Amino acid sequence: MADALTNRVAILQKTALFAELSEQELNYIAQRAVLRQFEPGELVFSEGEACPGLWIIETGRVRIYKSSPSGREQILAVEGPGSSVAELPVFDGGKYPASAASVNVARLLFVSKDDFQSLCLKHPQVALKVLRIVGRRLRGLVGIIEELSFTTIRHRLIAMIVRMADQGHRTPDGVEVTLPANQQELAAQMGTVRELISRNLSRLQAEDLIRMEGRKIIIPDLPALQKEIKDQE
Amino acid sequence: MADALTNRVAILQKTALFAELSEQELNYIAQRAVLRQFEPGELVFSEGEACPGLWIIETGRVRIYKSSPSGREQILAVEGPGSSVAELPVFDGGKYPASAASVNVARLLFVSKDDFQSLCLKHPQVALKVLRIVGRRLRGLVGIIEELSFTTIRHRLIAMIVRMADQGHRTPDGVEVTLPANQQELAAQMGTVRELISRNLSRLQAEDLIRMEGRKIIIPDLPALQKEIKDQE
DNA sequence: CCCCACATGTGACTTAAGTCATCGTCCACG
DNA sequence: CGTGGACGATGACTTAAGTCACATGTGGGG
Repeated sequence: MADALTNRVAILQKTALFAELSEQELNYIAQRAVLRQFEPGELVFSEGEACPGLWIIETGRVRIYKSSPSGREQILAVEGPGSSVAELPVFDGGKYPASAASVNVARLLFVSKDDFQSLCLKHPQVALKVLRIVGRRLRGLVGIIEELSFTTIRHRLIAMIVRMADQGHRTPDGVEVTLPANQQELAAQMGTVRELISRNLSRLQAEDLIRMEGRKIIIPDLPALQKEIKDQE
Repeated sequence: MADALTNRVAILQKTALFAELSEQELNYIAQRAVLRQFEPGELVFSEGEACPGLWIIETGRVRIYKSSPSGREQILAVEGPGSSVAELPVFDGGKYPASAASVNVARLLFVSKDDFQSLCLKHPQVALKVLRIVGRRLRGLVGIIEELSFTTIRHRLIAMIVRMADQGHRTPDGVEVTLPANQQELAAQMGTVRELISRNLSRLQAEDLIRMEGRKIIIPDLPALQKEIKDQE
């Protein structure tokens, strides 16, 4: 049992939210936190449920999304290890505004609302930390709104590929990146349907802006691709 | 000068953010705050600018919006007296994610970033308050994303009318509401263009779901209108 | 009283987005 | 080894959204 506790402390130490706290304080939270494992695709919480607390991701990835009655999905964010999920609804006492599900096998630490709130009152710098994190989240949402209301799917798709190209690796033929998920998932991330992803990728390939091999994309001329998004803005 | 100060304290007392503070603390902020008046349509701040602090609205309304290079606008929120604007970018040190402009003549109180941050550290309950407010804002943004990616303009327009109907007043002919702005502005609020607002309103009228007299809308059968949005969801 | 700025209505058209159906490929598993 | 399921490509089509051009209306200042 003591092992589990020190383990949880170790996890907390690696998060943006709690990194600065003393060992004592980490212990305080760790004692009150619960570790739980989720299977791939398993629901962490559902839109509209009351929000009993927040989650910290130890391993795995969690997608936060809205789904429409007709079955479409719009992904709001995908969070990885060290991130927290649902920090916000904890404070305004409302329901979860969206659903969350694990992408792969994921281990999450649950911290109850009350414990977290009292922590924030005792350590104002934690509250400021939350605000910083929430700020980033808010920017993300504003970005999604901007894309949804001003741009085409082609545009969004190119933007995503260009973003990925930053971490892609160079080859003689050009920058090489790998799609992070299947087309269904990509469609959800940009608020559309699978077919349009397929079609737009085909079209980009026909225009020689990219070359595809399965989920690998080779970008022979990155500046040309970047120019595509500048042009129509 | 003393008058100006007590005046500013009175303003602060009426805001959600500072309402709970003692007179001393209000004085502290009031001394450091600056009151400024904006003309209708005047820019308060622009997307991409560094964020020196936050604004409190005393009178008037402020629209927060994104604009596209092609001239389209998407309104993220419209805030009124007692609300604060740009509480968030204050904390993460980033730029403003959107622009803000006054709708009518507006008087805003400016509080610098540093003053506000130190206030939050001294009074953790202010930080929690900010988190609550930001939570509401986040819900608003998620709602916009949901509408943009799942619904039609017709749907959004009906939803807005139904929302307004809550505060509309009953007449023998049905509930009566007044459009809060011109069609250009409404279009920006729902992320589209003026023509589509006009057309959709005409169509709703042709279907006898509403009756229009200038900017006044009479809803003969509110449940029928509500049914329209339930149906296609 | 006229004219202009502004808001609105609407027809005709183009384009993006989404739907439906079908087909091929790859691969894991019985 | 063959079969079913997941994934992807694609044609044909419908519909929503957006663009352009222009008509109409209305209210205030010269």
